Amino acid sequence: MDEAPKSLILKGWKLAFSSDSMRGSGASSQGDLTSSRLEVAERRVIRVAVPEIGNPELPPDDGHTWRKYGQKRILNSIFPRGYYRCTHQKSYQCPAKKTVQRLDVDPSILEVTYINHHICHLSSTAPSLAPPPPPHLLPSGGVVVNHLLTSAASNSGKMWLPLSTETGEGDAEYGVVHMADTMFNSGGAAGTSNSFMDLLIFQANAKDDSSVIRHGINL
DNA sequence: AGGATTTGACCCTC
DNA sequence: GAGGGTCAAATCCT
Repeated sequence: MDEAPKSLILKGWKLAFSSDSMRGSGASSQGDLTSSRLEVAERRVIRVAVPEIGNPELPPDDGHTWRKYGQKRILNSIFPRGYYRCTHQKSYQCPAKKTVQRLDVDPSILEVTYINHHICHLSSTAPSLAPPPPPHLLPSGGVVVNHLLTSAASNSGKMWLPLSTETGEGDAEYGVVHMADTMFNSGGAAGTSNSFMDLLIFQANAKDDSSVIRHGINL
């Protein structure tokens, strides 16, 4: 980690990628998930600032639909970890999973761990399509996108939606982590080697923005 | 009625 | 034995 994490700045969110496993969270001792259940799990960690609006426990929309299959309290962690798998796991054998957990050291941040890639959107019959991110969203040192995300308050609609579409641009349809996930799934097509990327997503409109940024650097 | 979520139990690895 | 991950029945919601 001899270089600062690549970062994106979306209006309302900052992103930084990480390929590290289980850093900064309570999970550590058995965190490398090499169990037979997870097989050759490829893991990527994303940290997301919890929304000020809506349910802070809800993970951001990443362009895919997830089904929660478990939740568990983790040792040394105040907050439980939620376990999600792709809705299309059955239909398309999609191996993608993710876990969502709030950091006990900073409850304002959710740590989302993606496990395996989606294959459902690779299928021509798959209903969930993940289009590539717009070129100007690529991590070229920091970009600004004109939209915010907020969590739908609906009990069932656990999806983060663009809040501000003031420009009416097409990319307002992109969820922040949707973009991140797309970049992950594109295998570094984002223009940067995905080996040492760090993704942090922070809510830039938080009043304590500077401290949020500091978190992004230090974590 | 069908699908998603919740939650406790079970399984596996260390 | 401890801890994390998954299963599956019950429940809730649309």
